[in-house]
Amino acid sequence: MHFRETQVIYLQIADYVCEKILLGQWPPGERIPSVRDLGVELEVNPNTVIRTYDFLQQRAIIFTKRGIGYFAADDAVTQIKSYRRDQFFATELPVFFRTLYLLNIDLTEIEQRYDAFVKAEFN
Amino acid sequence: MHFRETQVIYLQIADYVCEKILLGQWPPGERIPSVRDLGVELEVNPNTVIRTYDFLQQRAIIFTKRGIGYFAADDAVTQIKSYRRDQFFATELPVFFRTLYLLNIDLTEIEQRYDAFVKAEFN
Amino acid sequence: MHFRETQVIYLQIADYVCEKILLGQWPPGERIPSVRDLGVELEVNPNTVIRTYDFLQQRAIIFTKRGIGYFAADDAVTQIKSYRRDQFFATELPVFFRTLYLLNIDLTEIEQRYDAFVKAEFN
Amino acid sequence: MHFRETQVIYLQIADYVCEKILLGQWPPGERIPSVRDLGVELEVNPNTVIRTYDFLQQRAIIFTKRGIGYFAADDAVTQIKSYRRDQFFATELPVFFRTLYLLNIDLTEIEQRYDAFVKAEFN
DNA sequence: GTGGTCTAGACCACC
DNA sequence: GTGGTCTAGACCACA
Repeated sequence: MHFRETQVIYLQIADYVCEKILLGQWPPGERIPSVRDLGVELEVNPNTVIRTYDFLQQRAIIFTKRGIGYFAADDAVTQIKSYRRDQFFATELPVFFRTLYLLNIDLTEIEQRYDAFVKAEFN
Repeated sequence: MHFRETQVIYLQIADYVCEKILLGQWPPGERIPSVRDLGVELEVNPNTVIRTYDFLQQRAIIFTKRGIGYFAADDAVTQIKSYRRDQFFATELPVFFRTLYLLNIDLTEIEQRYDAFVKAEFN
Repeated sequence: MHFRETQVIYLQIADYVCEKILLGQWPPGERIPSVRDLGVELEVNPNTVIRTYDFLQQRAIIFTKRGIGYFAADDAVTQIKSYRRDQFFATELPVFFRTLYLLNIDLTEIEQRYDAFVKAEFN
Repeated sequence: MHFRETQVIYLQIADYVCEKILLGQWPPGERIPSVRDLGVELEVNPNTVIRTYDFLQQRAIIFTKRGIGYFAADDAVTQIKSYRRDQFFATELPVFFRTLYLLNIDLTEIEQRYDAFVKAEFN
């Protein structure tokens, strides 16, 4: 049996980087760790980090200055949210809908529970 | 770095068993593989399979006849759905709600997309 | 820790003998196995069997003919029931009452369940 | 001959734990011995204690805080009584009824003796 | 053969 | 340190 596989590493590192930025530990506009440093820190091959940084750069979450390093974008937080929204609508939501259908759960029940959730969490 | 953890084995096996039953490959009321056989098939210790079977028996999805073996319950499919609903409301839904909140996504947008999803999938 | 101890052996053998008589496998008035034979059969010291037979003879469930052997009494079944009644009232019933008290269970609930039990078992 | 079997160890330990709680030696809401400590005290493998604690946790008699230990539930006493009532009705009462039937004892006699018992014990 | 209990010991995550 | 998972292997009762 192949037990459930974990996500590919470079995407997990992408999440890790986004988390750092969202938490303000790596502030927008400022330099983030070098490919080599982050590779050492996460005990991962530098090439894997390069792939992560490439991925994030394509999404305008970070950018590079040649010979200097990588930087968090000024609007990194916005970009991360946008990226996550895309991911959410593209992959998570269909799975969610499929589950609703399979378990015969009505959307109205979700709405009711959401109201309760909002009241409980953010009051 | 600890990369994303995978679920514990005995619960993955529980999902595996439920899947078999849901697909009708292990019909309700009939005998399912012995702990030893399934252990060999999944390359897992029989004790781990026992733990899975114990877990499923407590949820009335399977039952045991001593000296004979384990059997899928007559209403196993119903019980599995009930179990999954519990799991859904207890763990998946809160994560979903948190995502909605963090990404500033409105429930009304979910509803619209759900209507589209239903039309696309089941018409 | 001393885990729960089992009853002394000679009394367990007494139960074994009574069972045989009640089931008609050792008919009233007829000879029952010798001390030695039963000792071999149960893998127990003959002295232990002697203690059992002594115990049962005092309760008129079996009797001995010197030089011949032990016999089940003609009214062995009656005597066994009488013996068990004594045991029941002396030891089991107080424990039962104590449990009722500790668990706040009312006798009327017992009566109701008894009616249900009788209907289910002996109809 | 197989002499009367003793209850499995992990359930005996469960009784032992319940007793401690009922007697107030392990007060509700407070930490109870670790699986390793209790294992040493009772000369039993820690895994067996884990099994006991698992069993009791499923019945909401104790609960766990990861990395800290197990605790007696606030309403542990209530839960224990509830658990014992279930056990009483499921296993002890049928045996009791069967005995009544086999010995031709009438329920009215039980009632009379119960009145006497109550007067003797709690007056 | 089946399930079920128990031991011994390794390794992990959490605090 | 704590609980929790998993393995390996022994032994038992039941059928």
